[in-house]
Amino acid sequence: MKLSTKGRYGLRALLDLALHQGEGLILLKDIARRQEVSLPYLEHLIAPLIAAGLVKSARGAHGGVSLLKPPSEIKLSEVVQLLEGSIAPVDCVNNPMLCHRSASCATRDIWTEMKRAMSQVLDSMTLQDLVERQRQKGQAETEMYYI
Amino acid sequence: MKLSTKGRYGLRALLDLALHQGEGLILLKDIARRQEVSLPYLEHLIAPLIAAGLVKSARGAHGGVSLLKPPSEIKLSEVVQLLEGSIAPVDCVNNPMLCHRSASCATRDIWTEMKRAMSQVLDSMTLQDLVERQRQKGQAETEMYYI
DNA sequence: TAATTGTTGACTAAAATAATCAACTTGATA
DNA sequence: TATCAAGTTGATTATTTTAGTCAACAATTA
Repeated sequence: MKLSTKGRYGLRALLDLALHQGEGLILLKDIARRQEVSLPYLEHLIAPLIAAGLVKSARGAHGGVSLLKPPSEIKLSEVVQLLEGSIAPVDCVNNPMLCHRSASCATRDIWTEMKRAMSQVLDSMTLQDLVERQRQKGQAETEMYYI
Repeated sequence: MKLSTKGRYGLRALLDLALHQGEGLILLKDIARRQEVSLPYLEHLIAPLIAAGLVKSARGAHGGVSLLKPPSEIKLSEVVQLLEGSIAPVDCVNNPMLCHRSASCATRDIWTEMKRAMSQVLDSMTLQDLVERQRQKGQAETEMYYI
């Protein structure tokens, strides 16, 4: 029941991008440095986000990436779905045909309920919420230096 | 974000055991057949449940396994924890020291919230709930034959 | 055209998963 | 007490997934 690095690093990369919104194109290299992810790997993490239209990219000198939609319109459920695929703990939750026991399987109901609970969390949060949360933490961190 | 077969088969095995409660010792072989899991694999799935005191076992002829606690006192969260380990989507949720970014990481808050939502589902359900749910399904299934 | 930046696909090492197999221990019973 | 029927444990293995790296390529700008 663990998230892979795609989901973890990918969401962090997207948050990084959202935090630098309005600064034009952001270099993948800079995101990689700030988020402590290797550049070649980050490229693979960003790819599905570009393909899905969440992020736009420009090659060449002065190229980079930036958000294509406002953070308030990007639900975390969408991001996790893109990076990790379905959040369902078991495949039969999405596709009952995968197992002939599905119709009469009580445990499947549990996994379905778990998926619902997880989706509720991720559906109710946007990238904007994450940005605000991060800014608060950043603020708190800065204040620490004065103690 | 997938459950492994340990969690899936293991919970099914325990439900099977609960459904046959009061029938004395149940053969692993029978559970394996009913749940369509290989016997050698099932043995490994049952082991942690025995070690944790949820299941008692008897070797030798007329041996077998049975529940040691009433199903109503076995929370699904406990079962999943035993079979799969922590349900936390990321290890840093349980142990912030694993990553030096923990204190200032907003995404970690998301994963913490997800863990809470998942735990709530599994904490609020017992094996008894699962038994009742299964009996209803079994009932519905039986009725089908008369149509 | 040279430098910079993102894109893509091939490849690989390491780890986790999902088992199987075999040797062993225990308990019941003939 | 010999034997058989269980469960127990540890070693081993094949497969899949994960987490990357590397290199060739494409596009853009100065």
